Amino acid sequence: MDVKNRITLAEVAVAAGVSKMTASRALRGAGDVSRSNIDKVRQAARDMGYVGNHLASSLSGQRSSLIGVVVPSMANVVFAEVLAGIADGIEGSGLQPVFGVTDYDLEKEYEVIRNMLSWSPAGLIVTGLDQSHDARRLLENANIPVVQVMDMDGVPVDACVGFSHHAAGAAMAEALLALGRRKFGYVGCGLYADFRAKKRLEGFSEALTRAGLSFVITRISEGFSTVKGGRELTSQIVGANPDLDCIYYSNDDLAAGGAFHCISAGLSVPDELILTGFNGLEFVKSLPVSIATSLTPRREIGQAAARIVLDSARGDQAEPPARIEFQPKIDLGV
Amino acid sequence: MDVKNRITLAEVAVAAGVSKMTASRALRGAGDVSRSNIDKVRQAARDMGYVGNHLASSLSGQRSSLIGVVVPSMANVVFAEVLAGIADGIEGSGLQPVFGVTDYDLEKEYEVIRNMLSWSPAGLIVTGLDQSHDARRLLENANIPVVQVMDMDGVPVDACVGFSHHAAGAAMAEALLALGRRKFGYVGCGLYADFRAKKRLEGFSEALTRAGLSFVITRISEGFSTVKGGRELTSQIVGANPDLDCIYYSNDDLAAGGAFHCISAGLSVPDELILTGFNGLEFVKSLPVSIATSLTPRREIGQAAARIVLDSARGDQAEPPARIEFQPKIDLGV
DNA sequence: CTGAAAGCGCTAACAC
DNA sequence: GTGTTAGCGCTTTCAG
Repeated sequence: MDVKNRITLAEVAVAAGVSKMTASRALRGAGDVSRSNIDKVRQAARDMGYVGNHLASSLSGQRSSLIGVVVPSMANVVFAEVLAGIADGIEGSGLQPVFGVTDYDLEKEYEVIRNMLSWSPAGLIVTGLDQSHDARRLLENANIPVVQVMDMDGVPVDACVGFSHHAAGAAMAEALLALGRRKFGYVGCGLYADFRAKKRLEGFSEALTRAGLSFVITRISEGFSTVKGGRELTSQIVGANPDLDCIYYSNDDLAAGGAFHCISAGLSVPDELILTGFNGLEFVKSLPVSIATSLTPRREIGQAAARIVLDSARGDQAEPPARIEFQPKIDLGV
Repeated sequence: MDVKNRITLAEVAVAAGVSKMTASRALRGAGDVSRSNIDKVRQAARDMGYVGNHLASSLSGQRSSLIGVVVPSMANVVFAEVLAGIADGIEGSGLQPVFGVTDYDLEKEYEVIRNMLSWSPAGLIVTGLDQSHDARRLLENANIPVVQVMDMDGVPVDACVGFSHHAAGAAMAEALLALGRRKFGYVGCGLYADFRAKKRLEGFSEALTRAGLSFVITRISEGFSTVKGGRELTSQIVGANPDLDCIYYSNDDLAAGGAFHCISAGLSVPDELILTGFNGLEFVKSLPVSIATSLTPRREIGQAAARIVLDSARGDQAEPPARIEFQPKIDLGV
């Protein structure tokens, strides 16, 4: 069953005593084929272990059943969960997801998108709204459904599924202000490339400004977001600013690191110090101290995006681009 | 730049004033083409925004530059990291990863593999050694490099990259016995489908037997492995068996849940009770109490697997199947 | 070094 | 209902 010398449709057709076309139709359930021929063909295919060749059918049919997915990182559960949602969403549709990782690099992102396009995918799901100019042009001209996910702050190329990071940051700030917190610290990382974390920070920061406040200290590390990094940075800023009463982290991993520091250092969380992450990862609810977070529906976003691709692949007429906005739920952890 | 009416090689060739063939060779850097023609073609391609059609080239060239990856779950960082490693490993090779999720379901796995095969991928990377009989036959007859990853306990179809879960379980048991622990509990989940967790448990259990011991209690939950589940199960078994001095968990997530329970319950870890996970996820080193774990090189395994596929795609002669065994490092967390 | 012919395996479009 | 004829866009031959 090599790429070469593997069973082809023609062979199945011969075995079933029909033409290639009838075999093709029988196998796909397309057009009208007599009951008896359908059975004969299917039986022959099964007996011979026929596998079919998506390459050929896609090329011939002018559309492939590949769906391209572009994410910044695979090592981050958040995007893995989006992929999981996409896998859910296309289940049973016959679509296959191809993925590309950009490492938060706009050049790489361009290349990845270009590469995906060369497979004539049925659709593309891309993380975020902030691509390079060239990449965006690629998407605009692709003439296939493009769904940008995980962000709503900006202008999508086509469809869009996600939530506003800016609003999420602001909402969290307001919730914390309402709890009476006044001395805020910020711990983040890699903002140079993570546009969404940057938007959250801006939203949060602006809300503070509106309340006549600002961050007492902000500490942004290079490199990836890790629990370890969160722990270290927290130790540093708490050491330097013992009067902080709230820390906003760019995500839950960092915040968990903060929680671990506080537990070890004997700081009372959330009484003295509220720790605030982002995403609502699974482990958050089980931490020994409660931290605040914004619950984001990663899996649902993946599912919705996949469904949009499926729908527009079916429907021939161009509907207005879908726009599905989720509302992250604030969980103060109390 | 639709699937239809998008620039084709023929058009680029015309624009460059050469034949399709010369254009093809120039673009791929294959065969000998004059310097001037190379430049002309490349320039034309760039100007026209030529993207190429992998479907056509793969079909024609009898080999695609797709690489299939089959994982049990995307929601588990472990497999996401394997994917990340694969993405690393194929970087710059022009290969594109297609993934399929099996949800630990053998039927689904069969379907996913079948589906992948229909893309004539350059190779297949499959999680684990324990496929269904039919799936295994599919792999054996595929005549492409097949790399099974994350397990070495069993007979691979072809190449194999991973480590022995059985040995890892046994090694951990011995290390814990050497620390003087005698009353062991086990907390796991979903063993019905997670062959690798089962192998670890067996290895651990046999080592206990050799020492004349056995688990005081084992508690296996249905469903997925979560921090929350680990916390609850730990609470239960510690409540029922206050004299336990060590708990073996099927992975770090559950163990972290156990750690959180102990912190909240005021149990001294690791003095009174050693908690032992598996994988060495990033957060483990930052927990407020130290837990033991086995460090597994997920990313490296993905990279190695990708490289094997790349190598056998290049080399025409069939080398003996690669077999790369890693040795999980025990980290007692002290 | 370059090009023309002949497919890769399948399906759309049209016959019958 | 079924078969025939043409390709899909590229690369592999093989001839210059």
